[in-house]
Amino acid sequence: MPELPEVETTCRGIAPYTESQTLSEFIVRQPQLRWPIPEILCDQLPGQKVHRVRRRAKYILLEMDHGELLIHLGMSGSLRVVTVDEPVGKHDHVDLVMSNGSVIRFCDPRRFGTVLWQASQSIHPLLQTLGPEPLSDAFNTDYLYGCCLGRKQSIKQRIMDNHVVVGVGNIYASEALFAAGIDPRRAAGRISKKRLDRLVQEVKRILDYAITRGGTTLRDFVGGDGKPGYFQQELYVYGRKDELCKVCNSQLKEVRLGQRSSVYCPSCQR
DNA sequence: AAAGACACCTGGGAGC
DNA sequence: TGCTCCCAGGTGTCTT
Repeated sequence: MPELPEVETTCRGIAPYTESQTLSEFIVRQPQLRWPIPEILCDQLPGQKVHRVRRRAKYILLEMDHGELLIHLGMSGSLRVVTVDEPVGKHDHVDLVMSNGSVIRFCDPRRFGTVLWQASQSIHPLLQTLGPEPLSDAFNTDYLYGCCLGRKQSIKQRIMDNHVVVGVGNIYASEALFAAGIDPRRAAGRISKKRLDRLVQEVKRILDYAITRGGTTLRDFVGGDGKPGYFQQELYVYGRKDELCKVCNSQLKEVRLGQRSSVYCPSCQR
């Protein structure tokens, strides 16, 4: 569920319920996530106001009086806006109870997510080595070309590396490479600048479009559904192994790159 | 230095 | 029905 568009949608979804509100209670039912939730937060957070919600890579950042709460949804996490009387589910690990009565509930069955704290005037180590945002001007052709120069690593693994560019997960990496006509296995250093330019444009176009569509599920999200879909019918290759290419009708193939499944069209992608 | 392997964890689906 | 095995949207860290 949580690729960058879903994280962005989540940020927009919780902002109206948290910004300018004071956090009245921080409830932790299961502190063992990817890293333990700092115990001190239960004492430290209540009373602090949430000034703004923003996103960096796939981290959701709540700017508060004395620092920022970092939330990462991992592979299976979600945040929902609920009311205090909503029954607590098996994997509902954390509640942010706001003074206006709404509750931001963190659910994460696989517990690969994170809830950490970044004090004012400091940058958490997890955020220090991140590459540029894919939708920013810093992610451009010259930049990506420089990141690929001399690299034997596959282009798919290259664009999924957070140090190169953030927020490009398995779904959108697969889709962008299809749209750009590039074989996901191709060595990053053996792709022309012109083709990398196409890839940069497609990454931006697809993420931007997905965010737009993610926005359409905002109402459901806020209503407590909490499961914005990723529009399966619009995917060209991801999850379509052995099916036919929507463009040329060839049978799609699957390979594994960096332990991740990668579906591609052997005819459209070179 | 770069690239690959492995780790964390639960649930769902396929196959027997 | 039920068991076992494999796979899944992420990403930091350890090993070659």
